[in-house]
Amino acid sequence: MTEPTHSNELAWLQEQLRLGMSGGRFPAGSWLRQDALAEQYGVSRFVVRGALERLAELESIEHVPNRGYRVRHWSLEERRELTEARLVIEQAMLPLMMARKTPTGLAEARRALHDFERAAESLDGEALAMTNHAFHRALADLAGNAALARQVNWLREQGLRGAGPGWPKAGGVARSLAEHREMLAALERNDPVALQGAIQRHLTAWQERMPTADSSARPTEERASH
Amino acid sequence: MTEPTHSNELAWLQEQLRLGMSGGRFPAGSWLRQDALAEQYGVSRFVVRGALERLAELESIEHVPNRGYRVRHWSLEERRELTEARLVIEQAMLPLMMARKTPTGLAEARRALHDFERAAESLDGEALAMTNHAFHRALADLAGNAALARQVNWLREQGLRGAGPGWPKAGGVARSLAEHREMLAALERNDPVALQGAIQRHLTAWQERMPTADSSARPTEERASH
DNA sequence: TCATATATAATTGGCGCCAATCTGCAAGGG
DNA sequence: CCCTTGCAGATTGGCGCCAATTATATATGA
Repeated sequence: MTEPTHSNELAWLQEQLRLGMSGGRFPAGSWLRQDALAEQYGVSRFVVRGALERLAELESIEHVPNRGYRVRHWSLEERRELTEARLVIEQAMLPLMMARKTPTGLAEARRALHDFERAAESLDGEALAMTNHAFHRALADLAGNAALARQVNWLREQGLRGAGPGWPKAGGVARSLAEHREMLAALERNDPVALQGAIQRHLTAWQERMPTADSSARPTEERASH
Repeated sequence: MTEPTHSNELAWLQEQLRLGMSGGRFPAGSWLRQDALAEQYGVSRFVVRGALERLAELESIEHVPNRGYRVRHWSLEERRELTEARLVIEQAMLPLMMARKTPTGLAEARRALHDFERAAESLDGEALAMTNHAFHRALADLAGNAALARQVNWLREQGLRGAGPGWPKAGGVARSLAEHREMLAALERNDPVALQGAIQRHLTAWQERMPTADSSARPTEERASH
């Protein structure tokens, strides 16, 4: 499982777990057992505990006192709030993006878009999650404010994680790809209105097939299994 | 030093350290030695490490591999970014606050304001920091979005921590108090414009006596001491 | 057959220990 | 007198161990 090799094992493992959760390897509600992770990733249980502690601080996972750590489950209401928060912040930082965007920054975004296109063909959950985040991160960086970028990045990661078992939701990827192209094009031709619309549609896409039925959520419910 | 008594020692210690940093007991750049903290707060070094790890994830402190953890130092540029981020987000969530504010929520804010008034007389750094944060937290809760509140709370805590050695900056407290009253009043009489102005002034107050000279920053510079 | 009580296994929680690393100081050489 | 080198003290890093707690399986009785 790709040995650590990095100097900082803790940060490396944390990133692996993050990817694993985004990619569907660790579904919401599943327990993260320390021994298993230690052996699986070739690190000591001490390192595992540190990484879990840090992820718990970010509320990606929750800590149940004598049970362990498990991937946090986001309710419908919480996901609505995350989406709303992203909408509020991203719309508000839109003027900053328009005013401060640089050629090199746009080039980064284009490159990230290409990476996402390539990952879209493979339909690999982790690759999709990673390149998708990279694209949005590149976009957020255009506003030239690291603090703002950090906030919006966190919101996106939490929100997407709760969006379902994994990415490859049929035509969802194709749609996302189209919207990404739309956003980048709007940025390049200096069209704030189009960008605003594209962001709005991109963020609220998941809600369309929601209120009708909860068909997208798989029936697994490992809580209260007694 | 007020024994733990809580069931979760780690969370308790983390809050203590947070308060200590906000209140000036642990200035920016100072090292947080593990066994010193363990003895001082009556917990094991294991708990201390966990708390430090979590604070490091929040970027309140930084971890230097074989040196330890130290209170993070915020540069002028980073503080500018934090302030800008707060401005962007708080202005953007202003409509939400106006639309969703409830009588009970406003009552909470009033109560928090009273607590801050009381702390303002004592000039105790930690009490000031705590009640100030409580007031702003109550305000942020009026928007009815926990995710947004979380983001803005984090930005405020980081920004204030870098604002200087401590709170009691002469008339700064009196001015803050007046601005708090102004914000609450604007909210109660449904005046978005006044609220926007009050927030703007409140957040940018520290910059006024900045560009002239760096007199507010004490001359301590423990970095690059070789 | 079902509910309850008991024993067993699995997992986490916490702590002490020792090695690795860094800092500061002192001794030696130019 | 100053720079370099080596040494001692202090601090962190990592790990194994064992107790505490919980879940699972088994046995017992109505």
